[in-house]
Amino acid sequence: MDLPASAFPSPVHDHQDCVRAALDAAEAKCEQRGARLTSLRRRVLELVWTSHEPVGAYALLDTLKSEGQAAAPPTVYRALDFLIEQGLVHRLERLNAFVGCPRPEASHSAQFLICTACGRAAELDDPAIGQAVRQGAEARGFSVGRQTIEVEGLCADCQGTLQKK
Amino acid sequence: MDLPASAFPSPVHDHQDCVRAALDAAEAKCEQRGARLTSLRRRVLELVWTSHEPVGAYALLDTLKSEGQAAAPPTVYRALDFLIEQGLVHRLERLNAFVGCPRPEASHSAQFLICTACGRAAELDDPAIGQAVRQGAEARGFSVGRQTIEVEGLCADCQGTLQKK
DNA sequence: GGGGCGATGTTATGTTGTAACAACCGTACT
DNA sequence: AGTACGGTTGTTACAACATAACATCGCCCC
Repeated sequence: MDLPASAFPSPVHDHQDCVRAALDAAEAKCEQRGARLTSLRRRVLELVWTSHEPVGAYALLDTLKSEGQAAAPPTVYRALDFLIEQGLVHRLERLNAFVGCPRPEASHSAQFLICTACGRAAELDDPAIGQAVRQGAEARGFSVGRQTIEVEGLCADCQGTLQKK
Repeated sequence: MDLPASAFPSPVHDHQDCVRAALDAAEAKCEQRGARLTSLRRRVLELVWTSHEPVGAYALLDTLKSEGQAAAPPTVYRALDFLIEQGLVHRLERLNAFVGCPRPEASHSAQFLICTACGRAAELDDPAIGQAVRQGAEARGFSVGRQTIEVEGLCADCQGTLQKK
């Protein structure tokens, strides 16, 4: 077996593959769950997947408006709420921004790595982390619900770039 | 040695002790660091310590204004920035709110437990958690900087209360 | 074809946070 | 005392993020 060298995609990856995979997975998951991935919701998901950088709600809104879509803040927030509900998008609390989930099939409580140099965010799905949090909390009698784990730092690519300078 | 049964204080603790201890520790730490704990900053810290529930910046602002203090948003945010800088206050990203640090002496990258029933937040200073995060991230070549770890759930007291019903 | 329901449109407003510049205040140096 | 300086606070204006409330649309089912 091979561990991923990085949670971040290669700088030269074919991002269209990411987008296609995400949309296909979304279609499948919504159908399976009986949820309606309308064209608006689908379009918002696609826009979130424009890159691996988390995107703000108002940036999405501007794009929608520039495409002639009737849109106001609730338009975007409702679509995002739906996508989060379905596990297709995550919200990054530190950034007030949203990022596509690369593995919507698996239900998970994810952790996020946020590169402060390139702005990208990657999802870490490390059971050991969730487990450590759960143990620490429960040892103090705390019953764990939702976990928010966001780590700022430098991705492997940016460490290399900065060193070369 | 005894582990703390809970990261949360007893519902019947003498909160004035918390406040006094926090202010004393703040005085000491600022003096040691050559930072100026002015009366405004001290007052904001005291207000943050009004309870163990995280408090929003605009709630602090309202209180200051009600006391006749000339105050606008920057008044509060600047004081909070200072207190955070000195490690006397933490910001909870999920809540956009602020809470006093109970152990400002030790430099730490803390984790927070947030009780969704009573609204209180408690600090967990569990090296194993930070270590697990660091390991998971570094195994993927990510260089870890600041960690944000916030866990929602039920504190021991609220679990008891809810069960009794 | 009418009722019901979920999705979207629309208007207005609430909440959180910051930029930019002016005024103040103590301290050190002259 | 005078004054130059840096850090703190006051003040105004605005930016960024998010939601409440109600109207309208469109589809499915009967």
